[in-house]
Amino acid sequence: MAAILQAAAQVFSEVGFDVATTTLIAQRAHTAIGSLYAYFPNKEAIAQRLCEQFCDDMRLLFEGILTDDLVQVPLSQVIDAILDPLVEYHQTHLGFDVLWLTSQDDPRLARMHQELNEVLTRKTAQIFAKRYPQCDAATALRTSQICIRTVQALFPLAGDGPALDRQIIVELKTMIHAYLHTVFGEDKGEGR
Amino acid sequence: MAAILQAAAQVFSEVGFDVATTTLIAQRAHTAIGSLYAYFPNKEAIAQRLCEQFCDDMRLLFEGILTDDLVQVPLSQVIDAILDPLVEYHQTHLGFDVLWLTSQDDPRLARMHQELNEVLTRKTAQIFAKRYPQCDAATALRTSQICIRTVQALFPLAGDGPALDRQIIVELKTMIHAYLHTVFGEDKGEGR
Amino acid sequence: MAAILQAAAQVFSEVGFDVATTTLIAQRAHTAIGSLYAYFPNKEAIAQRLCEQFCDDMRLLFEGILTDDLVQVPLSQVIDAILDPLVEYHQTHLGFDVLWLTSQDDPRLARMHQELNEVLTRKTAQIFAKRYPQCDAATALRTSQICIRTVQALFPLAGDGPALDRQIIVELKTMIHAYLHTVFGEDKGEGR
Amino acid sequence: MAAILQAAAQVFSEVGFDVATTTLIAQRAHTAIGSLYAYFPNKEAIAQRLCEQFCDDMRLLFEGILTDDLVQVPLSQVIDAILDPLVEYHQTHLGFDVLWLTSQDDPRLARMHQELNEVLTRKTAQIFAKRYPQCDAATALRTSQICIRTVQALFPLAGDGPALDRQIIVELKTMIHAYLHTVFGEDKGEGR
DNA sequence: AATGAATGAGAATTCATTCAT
DNA sequence: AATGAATGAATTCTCATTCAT
Repeated sequence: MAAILQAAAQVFSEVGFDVATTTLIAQRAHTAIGSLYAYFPNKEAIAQRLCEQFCDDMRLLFEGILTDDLVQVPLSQVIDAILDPLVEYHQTHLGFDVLWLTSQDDPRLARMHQELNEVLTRKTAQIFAKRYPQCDAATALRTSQICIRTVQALFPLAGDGPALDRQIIVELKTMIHAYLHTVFGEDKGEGR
Repeated sequence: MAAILQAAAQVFSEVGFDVATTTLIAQRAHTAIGSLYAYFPNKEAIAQRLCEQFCDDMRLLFEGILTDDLVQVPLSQVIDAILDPLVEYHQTHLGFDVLWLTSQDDPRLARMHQELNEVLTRKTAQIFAKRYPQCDAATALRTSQICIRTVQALFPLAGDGPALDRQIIVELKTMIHAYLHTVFGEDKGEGR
Repeated sequence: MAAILQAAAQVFSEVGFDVATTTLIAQRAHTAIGSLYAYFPNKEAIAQRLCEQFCDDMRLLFEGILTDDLVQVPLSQVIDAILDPLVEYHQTHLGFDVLWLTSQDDPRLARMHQELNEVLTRKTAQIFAKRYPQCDAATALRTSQICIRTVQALFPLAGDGPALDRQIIVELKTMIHAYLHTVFGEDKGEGR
Repeated sequence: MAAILQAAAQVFSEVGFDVATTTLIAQRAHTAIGSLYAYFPNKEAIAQRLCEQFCDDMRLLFEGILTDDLVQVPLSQVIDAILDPLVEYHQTHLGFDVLWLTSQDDPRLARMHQELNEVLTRKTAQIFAKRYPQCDAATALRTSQICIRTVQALFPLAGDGPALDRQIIVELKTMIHAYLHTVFGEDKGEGR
């Protein structure tokens, strides 16, 4: 049930996965605890489902980005093309990215985390590989890993919803741009 | 007792603060649970002590860095001067930085986390302010916040101890260098 | 749940509030420990509830006693009017008066105890004030405090339920009668 | 060690037997916990010893009372002869009577309590038997039991040490006098 | 299908007691 | 003999999960 996922996302983002109780999630979703367990076998499964949702959304989001244009436009446009939808998603799907942005240390969530990062990393690596054909696959992967991780780290600094601090996003883009420029050399387009 | 702190650091890094149990920590430290509570009033206090240790060490570490030389040497040297000791510390004090590198979401650890980051951010901001006198305080602070956060995010990717992945550290330095170069403009020394 | 209160009353009366464990109470009530905590936030709350119950019952009991007749009937009838229902209650509500009759020293129960005694003392003082209008409020209060305390002390000697030792009750009445006769002087009716 | 007993008496009277910790008792006695256990096998034994002390003191105290004079003096003098030394003891041996005046509900202390009361009851019964030869042993015992219990109940109302409320003691004496007068009939001396 | 009372394993914490020094 | 660090059983309380209604 979508209401449960919504509530779980909210609760997880407020207090973290461990401290969150299934009872509280059920209450927020205006359901009985029994109904929650009718849809999900356990608390972990809720997080799992939330992650899958986020993964799917990310895949969809990147489908809209991965076009042939990316090869010729300036780097900053590529970065905007990736980050702007991500920021938009972060603002509109409050809490659905909690499991990506936090809870990295809980071993129960480790696998999911890895999966989330893998999806984003692989997609980004594809973009890099397409744009910079001379670069080998390992470099593309490593570079995107670094970038994704950086995005993951700086997003929470910007905050949530309408109160989002745009300045942080600007800095994030600056950093990614500067890094990629250094790694991949002179831009195809006209640079920054 | 140092054994308890060591064990706690280990356990925290393995399963996170919440999932960690005082019983497990005591077992790892080869002590009785009662002894743990003889030294620390509760689980939080263990984390607190670990943080203070790390804060103190960081203050000491930065004291060795903050010299007048920083103004004239190339940026890459400044970055090395900061990150190399940090990497060294990370390798030799296994686990003592767990609470900095993880557990960011637990409300009980929020204050400590903030303190850890503040120490590092302030020190770094001082360096920036010294090296780039034309830059205003707000910018120095924001920039160092961004950098510290990035370091914090990429460190775990490199791993621990002797198995540390130097390549990740190289990438991290590249990213920081590229970012600072962009933010603060042409380098005093000869750049990278 | 009434079963828990019953069980708690029983356990409290057997081993005292401190030594009583919530686990034992739950077992006696044939419930899971979790259910006990579903109804009561902690052990103290169980005692609290037991006290309130007893207070309410006492207020009800005294409502049936406080009539205008009390002024003219002999003292022994007044004493009977008060003590007989109390004895009856003690026999039929096994354990509900434990917290009045024991556990006077635990600081966690001090407030409740005080409340129980205050209810009984105030009600008794009202009766005295009505019957002996010439006596000042302070004396009425002190005298009833003394009487209530004496009742409280001698009740446990008489025991519980059907095995109750009526002789002790007789002695108790004798003592109270003799004391009041001395304090308030010649009886309105014809005395004992 | 007397210091330990003193400290235990103090601590027991402050927080009760259960809540009292052996560590606190040792600290109050300015000894190490190990030394406490060198003198006493366990916490209960401390209470036991305290009780014995009190019993012995009571026996001594009653030895000074039980004289042939008791037969001929007025009842009020008998009561004074018993209660005045008891009040004096209560004031000067702070805490040594806690185990008599409280903790009646703990089963671990029940036996001791009984013993304390028995000593006092037996001694008092002896006095009654001597003074009122026509009264049978059972009545003497029951009456003294009632009296002792009443004393036990009203003593705590009067408080401790120099702040002791003499008025309560007066009321106590009044009650006991009135009761005994009723039970044993016209006084040998000239009454109150 | 929905409900929520009941369950009990497991976590934090305390403190009587021991025993190596 | 004196010490007090170390021990771990016992206690309170929480919360994921189940299942009768």
